[in-house]
Amino acid sequence: MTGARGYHHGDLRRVLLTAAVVAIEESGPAALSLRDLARRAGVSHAAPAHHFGDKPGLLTALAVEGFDLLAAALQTGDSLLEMGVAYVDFAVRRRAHFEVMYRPDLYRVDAPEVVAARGRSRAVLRSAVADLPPGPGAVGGVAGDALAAWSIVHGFATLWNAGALPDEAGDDPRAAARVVIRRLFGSRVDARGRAAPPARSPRTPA
Amino acid sequence: MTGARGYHHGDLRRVLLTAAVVAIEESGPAALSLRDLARRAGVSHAAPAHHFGDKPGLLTALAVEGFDLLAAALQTGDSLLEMGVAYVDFAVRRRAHFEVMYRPDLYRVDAPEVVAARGRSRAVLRSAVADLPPGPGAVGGVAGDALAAWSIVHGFATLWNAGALPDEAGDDPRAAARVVIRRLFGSRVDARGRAAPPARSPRTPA
DNA sequence: CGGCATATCTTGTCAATGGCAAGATATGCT
DNA sequence: AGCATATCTTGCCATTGACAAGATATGCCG
Repeated sequence: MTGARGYHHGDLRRVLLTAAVVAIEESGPAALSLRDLARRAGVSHAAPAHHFGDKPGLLTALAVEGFDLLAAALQTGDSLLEMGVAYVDFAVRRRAHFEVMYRPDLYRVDAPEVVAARGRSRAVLRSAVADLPPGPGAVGGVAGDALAAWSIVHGFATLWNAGALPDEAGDDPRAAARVVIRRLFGSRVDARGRAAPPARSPRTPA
Repeated sequence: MTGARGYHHGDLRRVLLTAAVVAIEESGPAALSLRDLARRAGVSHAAPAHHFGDKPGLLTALAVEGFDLLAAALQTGDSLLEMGVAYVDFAVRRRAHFEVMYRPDLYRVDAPEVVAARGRSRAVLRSAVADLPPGPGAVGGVAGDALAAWSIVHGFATLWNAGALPDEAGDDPRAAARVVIRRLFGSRVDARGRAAPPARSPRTPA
């Protein structure tokens, strides 16, 4: 672990991953080139292969990191509303990770590390929705609430990142997300659900 | 316009576009290869370039077609609920088009034909939302309603296509979408808005 | 300290791709 | 008939992903 640039780079794996984030933010995941990453890191064109095997391998590592970062980001919001805002905020600020995570044709979605990390982030969302006081039109129960919440927040984030939203949406994704989420859940969503009701939530997220 | 396979193919442009749809459905838009399309169409590897210039050019044409198909599909539903279901249905059945449409790094989003076609599909959604009876928690007015509706429907469709939804979502995207949409708008959404109120909607989409 | 197994990185190579240029062939217009 | 143009082909080059073989550093064990 020298960190210097001898024959052994020191922390090439990490350097390549952050270089990938930069490159994806510049030109999207489709245009990602392993050789370009190697150039940015100052190593030979075949060095990345040792750490990640191939391109899907690198993006798999990036997706795993993304799901873990997402789980951590979601933990910070204590109400479902704030958790939704955190989801959108994650998608916008860690755009490269987010774009890869939901593009199954780019990496190995079934890799065990991916399944585990995705499960972790999903558990966080689930526990927050489970603590939500039941609303009037609760057709599908908790699963329906979770699906609706996830959908609206994911859709908003995706459309925002794609630049598909008209100008009226403003330039603050967090504020705009807040309005949209409140429209789904009304004021139910402001309750600090995850702490207030003593019973109802059997799963504490690890 | 012979349709036969002489030197002139007859309808190569259309053949290439549908071949692209097939290829994208098989392996995703990232793996799309112009040369592979040419092979499928039985022409030389440089033939596609004449019709579309380059790869982004081909995907631009596909996106335009997609936005027009989407606008047409949305017209069929007469309530906002059914329009949302139609959106999801479009995303699932015309998956290749849909995946390209919201991937700005793959094609020329600012091409005038794209802007026009996207505007057409957006107008259809807008007119339906405008006719919706105002609900209780209407914070942002019509624009907020439209944003929320579009977000939830787009997010659901995207997650469905990405295979990100857990099994509880079932195997019928239309039914699951219906549940989710109703959770956003309640019973307001069942009103046959676009026909009932005589005023309010000045734009008849072409 | 010496020596070997291993991890890490490099160099060299190959097939496939996107894109360009130049040429061949069909079509339409007058 | 004859020319302009649209359509398609062949040939070429730089870049890329992937693999193989070799070079160099690191750790381990005596």
